[in-house]
Amino acid sequence: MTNKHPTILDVAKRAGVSKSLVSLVMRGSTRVSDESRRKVLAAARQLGYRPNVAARVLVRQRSHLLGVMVSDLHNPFFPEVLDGLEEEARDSGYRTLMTTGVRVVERELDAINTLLELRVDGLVLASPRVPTADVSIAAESVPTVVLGKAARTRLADSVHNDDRVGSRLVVDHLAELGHRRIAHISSPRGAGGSARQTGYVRAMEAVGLGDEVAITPGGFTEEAGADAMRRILEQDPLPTAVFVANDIAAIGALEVLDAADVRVPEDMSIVGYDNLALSHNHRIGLTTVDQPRYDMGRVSVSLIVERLERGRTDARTIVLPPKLIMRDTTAPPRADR
Amino acid sequence: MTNKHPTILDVAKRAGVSKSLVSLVMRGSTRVSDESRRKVLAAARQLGYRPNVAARVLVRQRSHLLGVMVSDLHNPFFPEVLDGLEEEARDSGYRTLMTTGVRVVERELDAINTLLELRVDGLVLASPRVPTADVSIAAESVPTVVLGKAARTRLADSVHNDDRVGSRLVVDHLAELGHRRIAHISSPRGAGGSARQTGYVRAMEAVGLGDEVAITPGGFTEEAGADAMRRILEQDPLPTAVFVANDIAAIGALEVLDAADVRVPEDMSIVGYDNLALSHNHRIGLTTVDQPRYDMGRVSVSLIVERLERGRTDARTIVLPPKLIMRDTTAPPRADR
DNA sequence: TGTCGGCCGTGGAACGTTCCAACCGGTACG
DNA sequence: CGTACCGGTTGGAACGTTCCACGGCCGACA
Repeated sequence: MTNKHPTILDVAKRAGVSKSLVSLVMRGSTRVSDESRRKVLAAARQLGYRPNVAARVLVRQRSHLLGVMVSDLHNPFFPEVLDGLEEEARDSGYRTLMTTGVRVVERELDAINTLLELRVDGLVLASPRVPTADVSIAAESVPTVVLGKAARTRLADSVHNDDRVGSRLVVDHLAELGHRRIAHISSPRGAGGSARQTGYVRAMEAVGLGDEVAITPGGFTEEAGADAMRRILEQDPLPTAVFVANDIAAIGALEVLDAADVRVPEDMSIVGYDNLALSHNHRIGLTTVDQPRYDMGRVSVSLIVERLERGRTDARTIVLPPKLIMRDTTAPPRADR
Repeated sequence: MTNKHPTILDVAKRAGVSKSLVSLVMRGSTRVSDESRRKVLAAARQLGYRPNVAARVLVRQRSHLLGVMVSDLHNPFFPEVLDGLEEEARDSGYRTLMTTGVRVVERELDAINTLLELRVDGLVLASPRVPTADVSIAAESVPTVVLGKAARTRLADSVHNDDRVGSRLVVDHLAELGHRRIAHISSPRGAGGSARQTGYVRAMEAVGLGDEVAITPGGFTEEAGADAMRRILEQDPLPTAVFVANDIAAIGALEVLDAADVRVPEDMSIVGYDNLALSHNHRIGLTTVDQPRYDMGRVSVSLIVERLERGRTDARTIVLPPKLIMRDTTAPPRADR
């Protein structure tokens, strides 16, 4: 219907007061007589008045808006992160605005720019694929947090889980079950992939299995996981356990094993990373590593608020601990292996 | 770092021209000499100038921003819808801004308000849980589309799939396989739930199975689906096929069947609704009904653009056709049943 | 009675754009 | 030779807020 929006002046005229008084009432000031407040509120309601944020942002130089750019909404990793962001923002008196890059660098840049042009007070980049240089540019004009991976610039803060520790949890778990031939399907590219690989190698050495290290390059997709598993199946002897770089790839690997009649976990144990909703389905029951997604969201906002309201200027990196989730795809190796 | 943002005046001074000329250049006007354009662009780049959308929105009375309120980011139904929205908005020269209601009515209201106060040019409400009255209020100030369910107001447009037809596809498929005792786990509340139920009843009658109609009330959650299936298992004779109101609930039902050693599809066929990514996993392979999510997104934006740019004022409802996806949870009933 | 505060309320300036009317110098045309 | 027009450029007004300095009124106090 797009009627002309009523302004503070329309409300003022109707209530028979000045625009300044209306402004005071709208912002909930206490130094207004009850009588005036009543009149103003009534007039505003009758007219369907809604404050114009654009005008407000222009004059105060703060928007109290936080921008969140999410690289890929399809990844079930993000919703819970967003819950945390939302909650903490609310608690701190900010509102949240999201844009998405639909997995394309150029779009991500657009999405970030939209937010910046709106003059958000802070920016969260959730697993951005844009070059570090662009992150720096954004961080120069507004407090910025890179979430899900390390920001490789001293201008932005970062929040991510400790992939090395995550890998270590996995290897320890498998070694404790009695596995020795523990292979790894890696994802050299992709957020956290290389850290998980290094973590795997270190952990293997730490439990005295340095000689058993076996890395098959894969990726973060179902197809990549499946391909890698096919290559592993050509080996002899087979590993008794495989740690896959993330859950999606692990699902692909499971599919190959099913087709090849390799039983999980009897013949081979499988572990993923990320603890997607998919993974807890009883028909899958994937043992995996959980990242504290909700907390990652909350912490990101609190970092921004710290800069905004307590004037911090040095960059901080928050690394949160992952957690092993044991389910049905891991068990001791068979006695004859 | 939050440095003071440079303005159009800073750029003008640096380039030695007037602010008006800078504005012209920034908006890509052709009636500017190459020389001036060069100078202005250089100055803007050096200063890191970024236009202030708030100021722009204030003077033009259009933002070229479309607001999208998503009730629940956790529902894997939405990402693809958002892809469609994003794409069509881009093609039509708009940018997209999202907020979320984290499944709480009051938050949804906040989310909608945030968008409205920013003066978005149009609004998409994706499966909103807010009362119709609030939808109307929003629709009064800006073109509004309700996506995923019928808007029960003549002020807003709506876009959803044809749940009756979807149910009919399911029943026809099962009847063709030879099933007669086809039960339904419904979701009386929840978007589309009651339409699916009516569709089921009509379709059963249409194929001459009116006497076999059997409805067990459930819901749109895993738990609700599981509960309903437990109640069905107490019946004698058992139905040979069950049509569950959505995929999530169907997954819950499958879990109960697995635990009860009822084999799917040999002993019982199961069909869901929504075609979630979860459902195509090979270990689940759920037969289901697909909604054209991407198109639902695109169409929603085009409805808004129609009102904005071609001045349409009468409300429209677009109903898109669903599609049956056959997978592994349906088969002919066993001969002895 | 005069002065001082305190309480309410007010008008004007400012925020960073866009848009409009107008200007300027040069060229084409009658 | 005067006028009209054109490409390029300009300053000022306007958009809807917030903020600031100030004004009017009343009661208290000296």
